Amino acid sequence: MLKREFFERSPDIVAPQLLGKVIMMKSEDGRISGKIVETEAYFGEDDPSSRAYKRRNLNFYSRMSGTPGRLLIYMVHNNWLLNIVSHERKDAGAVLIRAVEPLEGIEIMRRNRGKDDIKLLTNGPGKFTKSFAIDKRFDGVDITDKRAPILILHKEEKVVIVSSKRIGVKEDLPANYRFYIKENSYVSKFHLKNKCFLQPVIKPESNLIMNDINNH
DNA sequence: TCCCGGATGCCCT
DNA sequence: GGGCATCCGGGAT
Repeated sequence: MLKREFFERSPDIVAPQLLGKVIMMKSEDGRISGKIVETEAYFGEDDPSSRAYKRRNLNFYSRMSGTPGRLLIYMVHNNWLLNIVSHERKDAGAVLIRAVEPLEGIEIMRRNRGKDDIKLLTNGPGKFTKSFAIDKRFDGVDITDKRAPILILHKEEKVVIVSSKRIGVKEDLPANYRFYIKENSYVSKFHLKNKCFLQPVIKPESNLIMNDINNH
């Protein structure tokens, strides 16, 4: 699992660092997990696409400026979106998990989603939460606490990362804040529409990783 | 009450 | 790959 310090960095640093790691959920039905293949970074009061923009939405601003490593879950178009609060202890920020590649509990995901095609289980931010049965109940969960029902596990795997503009954002910042694993077939379909550029391979930072007590 | 949305699904090319 | 109806929670009024 990841230490709090991992999330005490700017969301545009955290977002690509999460790629290749495994999000794991302990549910009543069994264990569900997937490799994170697509993320987006959102900032606080200076990011026009953020719900914390100009602190207009004080509820969101306070949640996004709260303890890094907590989940921030909210609904858009009847889909629950899962974010992890990430910032350098100033302003606010969060990383949205947009897509994962199914690993464990694929039958549970199929049941939760009501779809059979494995490619369509988790290739979008709302599809992923539906497959994992993640909703508002998990808002505020601290995923740096080993007892949490949702954890992110380290995986020793190098990935080639590509970035693009964020999806569905009307007024975006000049830089790219969407990150995904190159040529991964579980990345959401929007990748075709967006300009991309290659980034160097990112090596996992072993000093930020704690041993997982569940031996994973 | 009203209204919107960081998306999805389905239908069409 | 594009267009459009649609899902409903929660902030705004």
